[in-house]
Amino acid sequence: MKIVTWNINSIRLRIVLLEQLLMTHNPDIVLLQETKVINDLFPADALHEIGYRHLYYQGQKSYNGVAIISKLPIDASFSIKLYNDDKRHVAVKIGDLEIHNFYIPAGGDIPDINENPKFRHKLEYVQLIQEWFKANRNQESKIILAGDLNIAPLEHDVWSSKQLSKVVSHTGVERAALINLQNSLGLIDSARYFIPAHEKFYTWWSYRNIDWQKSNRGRRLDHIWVSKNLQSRLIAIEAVVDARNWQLPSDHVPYIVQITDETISV
DNA sequence: ATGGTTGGCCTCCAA
Repeated sequence: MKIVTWNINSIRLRIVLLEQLLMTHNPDIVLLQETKVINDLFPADALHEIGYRHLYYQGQKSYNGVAIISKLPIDASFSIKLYNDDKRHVAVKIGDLEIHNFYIPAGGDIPDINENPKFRHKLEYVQLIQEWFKANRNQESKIILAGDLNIAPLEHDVWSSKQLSKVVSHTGVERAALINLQNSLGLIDSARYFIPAHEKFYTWWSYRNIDWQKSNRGRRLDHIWVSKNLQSRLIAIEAVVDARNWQLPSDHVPYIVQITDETISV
């Protein structure tokens, strides 16, 4: 079973790229962020036509918006409201899995909660995620927590940890908050389960580079975490880096994790 | 140290 997360940065503008991703990689479940469209205008028909019949999405005008697109039946769905009314979370139950799709606030430019309310929002949002899981889920839950978490937690999740130490997405307080969230909920970082900590690994390259490939100033902002009881089911991961070269690309690339189906797990 | 680009929309905000 393949699960992919992708910050698509407007689903209406990039519906053809989404179809291309689905055709070429054939994921079972797709988690999208920044759909930037209200539910009434979500391109559900186009997805139905290519075999993704089970959809759950929460959108808003212009900003945010998250969606889950599935070939497999969705048994239940819900959205958690944290901090404000932004559409930043959807979750579904599919088979024995509970899959959470988050779009954590980017946090603005100034890494100071007193000067920058967006940075405060970001850090509080991470804290509220932690509190929700602590209150509502336990070690037996089979959880996948994924999405655009907007934080690159480890040294080699960015092109230069030193040069980005005061840049929002890689500040010490954000890195600590994200690592604490992951550890306190007992979740495995699928990417670093397969890729050693000393190897660079990115899922995002800014639009503000003339040649993203040449400068290669990437960050790993997109994550798929799985609960410990799913660790033995991890098969492989992949960042679809060539998506950054597609026509009219998102600044994020799709990140895929492959796990065994429950029926063939040991 | 600075500025660079993109998407959605109401002339600028968020990323």
